[in-house]
Amino acid sequence: MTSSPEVVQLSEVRASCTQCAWQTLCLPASLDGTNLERLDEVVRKRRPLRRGEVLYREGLRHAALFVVRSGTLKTSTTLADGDTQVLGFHLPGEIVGFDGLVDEPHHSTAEALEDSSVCEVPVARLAEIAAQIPLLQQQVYRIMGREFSREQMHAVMMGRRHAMARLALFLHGLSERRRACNHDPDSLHLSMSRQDVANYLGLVIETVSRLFSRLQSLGVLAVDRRAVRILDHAALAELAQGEEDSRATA
Amino acid sequence: MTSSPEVVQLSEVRASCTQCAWQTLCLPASLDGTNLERLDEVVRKRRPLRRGEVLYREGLRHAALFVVRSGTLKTSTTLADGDTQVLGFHLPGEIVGFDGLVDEPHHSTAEALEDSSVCEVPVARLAEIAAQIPLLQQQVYRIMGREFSREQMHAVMMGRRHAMARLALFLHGLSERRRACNHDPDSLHLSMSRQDVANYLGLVIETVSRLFSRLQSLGVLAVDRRAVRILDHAALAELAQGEEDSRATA
DNA sequence: CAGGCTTGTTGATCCTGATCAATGGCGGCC
DNA sequence: GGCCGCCATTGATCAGGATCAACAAGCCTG
Repeated sequence: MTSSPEVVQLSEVRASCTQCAWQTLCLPASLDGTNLERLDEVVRKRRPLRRGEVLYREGLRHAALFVVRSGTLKTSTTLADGDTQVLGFHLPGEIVGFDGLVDEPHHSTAEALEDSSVCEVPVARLAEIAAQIPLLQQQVYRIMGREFSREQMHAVMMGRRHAMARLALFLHGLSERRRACNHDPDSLHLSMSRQDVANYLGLVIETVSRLFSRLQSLGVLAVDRRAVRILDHAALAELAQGEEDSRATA
Repeated sequence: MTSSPEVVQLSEVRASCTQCAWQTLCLPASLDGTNLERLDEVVRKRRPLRRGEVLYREGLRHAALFVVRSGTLKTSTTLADGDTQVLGFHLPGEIVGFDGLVDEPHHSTAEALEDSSVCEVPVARLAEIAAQIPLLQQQVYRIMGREFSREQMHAVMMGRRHAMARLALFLHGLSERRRACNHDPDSLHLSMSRQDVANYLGLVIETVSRLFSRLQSLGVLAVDRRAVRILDHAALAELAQGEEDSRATA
């Protein structure tokens, strides 16, 4: 639509960064037309994934970032004792692959929880053009810094929050992420099992189940299997804060 | 000692990347002489910090990375409820400042726990020369990826490990970091208070105190205030694993 | 040196969430 | 359609760590 009409055509349109719905969240943010096209060249587009399919696997080298375009991904790792630990869930517009940057093997496995599609951005080629486009370089740093901070906050949540606050925060976060995608923030379809949710939150499946029941009886949620409707955002947000009285310890 | 003897002189020697003890851990890893000197130019050297002095503060913009050269830093953030949360402790050779990259304000505050010194690396200038030195660019990505994974693992630890495993892992980690600096890995001098340790581990000070006592009575540690001697590394490592019998859940 | 203050240790009790156990609901397969 | 197996829910009990409380040991100040 800007300078090169020949690449903006047909279904290819949906595969181009210049037309992508996640532009503002993703790498292209703050790039102008010409630079966007240069980024576009290095992005391998529209890789479709079936439910259960693995995008990259722990221990393997695959220096690329992946932008989720549709669906949901789950990242997980294997702990020393052999248990699996869920590290995160990744919705459209979000980026995975920050471990495994450059040479080092991935510490995590990324798997599709439902039929999904991703854009693949090989790190080597990204680095090449980022070296030529300072704004892109900045954006890469910014995104990495943001993800780093997000993980820090997740660690804090895991260490200090009670079970209810963790689940409330999780649901609230999902809702906000849906809002960011211009979807209805009140209705969530959890593409992950209760087991995955529990594992992610450092809880046990029974606890998660009880919490869902409690939230329903409190009138905060309407729960039907994996379909969740948020009835009272304010209450959910309050529960997410820990809602214990304000005798802060400093 | 390599190519330019004129910059390798006097006290300046100790301030140069080419001579720095942390070279292999830090940004310069894998750079050769000429490129090292170019990096050297952008690094503001040897900023001394008094105990309690703040390096950067939450909410302020200051796009720079800092390499700890001596001493110990503590990073922390303020939670929604006003409480302070310790995010990490940073020993010589380690890097802080990954939040607050580029424009965005810092999410955390970095403070010296004892008299320390750091090298400051302005991100804008780092980006400039990284754009010209692919190996440096790679190293920046590698370090960021490593820090990201480290935070992920910390989050997992906070969510799944019992109090004893957390403390054992913390002490074991400190020991390993001392080993990496060619210091005695058996003798630790904790420059942080019990309160800081407890806060960092998502525990309460009484619990940490009890755990220290228990470790001492088990013959794993000899504790005298903040001086800790590790007597049984194997036992500490086992406690860090959770040492609950191996009925893994998968 | 005394006194107060901060930091750390130890004890008693309570509560959250894990564990153990049983049941319900739904989908796939023969 | 009936059976089996997985996923989720619910109940009963237990234990790890928080909370409340008292006390000891340094450290700074006057």
